[in-house]
Amino acid sequence: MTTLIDVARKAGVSKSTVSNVIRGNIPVAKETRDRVERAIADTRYHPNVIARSLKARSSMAIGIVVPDLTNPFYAELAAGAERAANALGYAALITHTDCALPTEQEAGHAFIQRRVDAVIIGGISRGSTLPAMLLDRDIPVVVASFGEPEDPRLGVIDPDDPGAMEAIVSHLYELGHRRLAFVSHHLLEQSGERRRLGFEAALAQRGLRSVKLGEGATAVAAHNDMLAIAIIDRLERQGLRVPEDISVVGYDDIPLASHRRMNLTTAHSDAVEMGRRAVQLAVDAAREGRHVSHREIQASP
Amino acid sequence: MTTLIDVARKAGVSKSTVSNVIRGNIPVAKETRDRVERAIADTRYHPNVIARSLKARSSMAIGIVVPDLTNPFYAELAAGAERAANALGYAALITHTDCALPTEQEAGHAFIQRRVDAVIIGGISRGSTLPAMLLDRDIPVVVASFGEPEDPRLGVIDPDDPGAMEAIVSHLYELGHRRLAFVSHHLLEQSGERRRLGFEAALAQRGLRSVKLGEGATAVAAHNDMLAIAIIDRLERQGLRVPEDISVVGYDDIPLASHRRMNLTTAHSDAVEMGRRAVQLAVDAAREGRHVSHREIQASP
DNA sequence: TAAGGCTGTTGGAACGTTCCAACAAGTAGG
DNA sequence: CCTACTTGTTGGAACGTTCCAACAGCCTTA
Repeated sequence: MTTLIDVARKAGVSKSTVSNVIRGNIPVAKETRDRVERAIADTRYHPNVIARSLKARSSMAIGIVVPDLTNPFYAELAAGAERAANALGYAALITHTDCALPTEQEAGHAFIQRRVDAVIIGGISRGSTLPAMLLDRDIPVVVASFGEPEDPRLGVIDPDDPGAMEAIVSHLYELGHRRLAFVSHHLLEQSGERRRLGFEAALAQRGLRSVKLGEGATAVAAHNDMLAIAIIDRLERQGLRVPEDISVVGYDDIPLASHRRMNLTTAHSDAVEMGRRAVQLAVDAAREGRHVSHREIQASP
Repeated sequence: MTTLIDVARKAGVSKSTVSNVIRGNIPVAKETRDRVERAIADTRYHPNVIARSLKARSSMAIGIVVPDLTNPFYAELAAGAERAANALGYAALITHTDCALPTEQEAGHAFIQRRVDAVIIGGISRGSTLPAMLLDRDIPVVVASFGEPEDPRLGVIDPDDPGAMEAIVSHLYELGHRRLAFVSHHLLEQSGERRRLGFEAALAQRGLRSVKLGEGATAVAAHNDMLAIAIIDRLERQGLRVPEDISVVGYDDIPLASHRRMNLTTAHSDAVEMGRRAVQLAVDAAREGRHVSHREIQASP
């Protein structure tokens, strides 16, 4: 692979001059510049980002952690974040963890060793040490869907869970449902509890309390769309009709929710936009050498 | 961030000794080793992979390109590849391209500049220059689902498209269908054509020819499951009943295909395993400093 | 003409590792 | 006692950049 020095030799100038041409912030005589540019094209030179990173002490990479890439919500979040990162010149190191603590820690170590400039967390297990280990090394972190951050250094992009849950409960209530259940993810994500709390608060406002799925619930609110879809499958296999016998509503508004065969009632949250926004906050913080320390609610209309 | 030299100073040894302790291939006296290890723990030292990469001329990173992260097939492929890469100590730089040529080229440039050790391509646009630009720089490339490679340096992991298409046509034929259509992705992927050819070959064997969707087809084979699901949605919105009026079959066997509301007939292909296997081939080649030059068929049982 | 100001260009140090050649200190064999 | 060998340890060069201080010309201007 050709280096800056190869180009310099070919163009008959010093390596500094080639560097100046490439970076463009120090003026170079037109004639010299042309010669260097020709040499760059001839040798198909591409700057070595690794060497640049070492010198600049910035990897120009950000880490992205999601529990599960095959869940459309997280896939969209990752896609939005990845696209935004690339647009800003950052590479995206994407990892999925299945919400397993050891995997989360390995991901954290990998990020630290690779000196990523920032990390976006789409979801982690309850009690994960991942945010702390990154923050303690002064790596800015933004989490999506996390609730009140226990660490003020954390950046947070939250969907409006209480508002969404209120809307969902209101919708079901008006359809006449009085026995409502909430089902969360079996992997204990941090965000599960928050949605449940919003759900129960909305019920309480109507003088109701949540029931278990098996205890004659006439409607189920699921933690997210994928879970709702899985619940529909299970209920129907048990011989129940959805929504005639029991209603199921989701959360996330993944594209599949509007499919005619699913026709799932759901609360909207724009995962792509959340990913994009998370990267923007994280990169801004990284450039200014500070933590994000900022919380933002994504409205769910 | 602490460096090797900080650790050395703290432990009262030279940087070489610390390096020897970390790498473990040069013997270090037990007592010295303990002292160094304590210093490493005390300073929370994590080796700088960027510096290591520069010296070793290996980024320990692989690039992964897929058209669309929100398509479960590609999400699984990427997830399988990412998991395998991490297990081998490689970071995964994941990019989605929407099969847009400029995006593909940008991804290629990013990979070259970051000196990735290998690239896995899940799908690219027809006539893409991406494989060539990587191969010409001696970066090993494995493509999934590509057909006969026009470049012998390419590694290929193919699902058994002809076999799968034969099975699909056979299934539909036995159900009595005689007017069959094939619908491919609107983004012209390389693999689209191959599935269509397999489909038409299987038809020809039965003395049939493919018809268009609008020309009274009684069954449609889609290029993949997500497309099949979208087609079902469209047909049903047009007032047709699936499968009573028209049958739709998919390809990929994504988890959703077995959902009771979809109950999609599909040909199985194990995307996770394809991703895993692709990484294994690519990393082997990278370590031996050669191209993959190997084609492998993933049976679809 | 000497001093000063521009405009381009350059060598060298630094970033944080790895690895080789060299060396120090001790042990064993003659 | 000298040589040879073993075991640990070490300084320094290299990887490919960036960036600073220095410098070489050349043009003004007093």
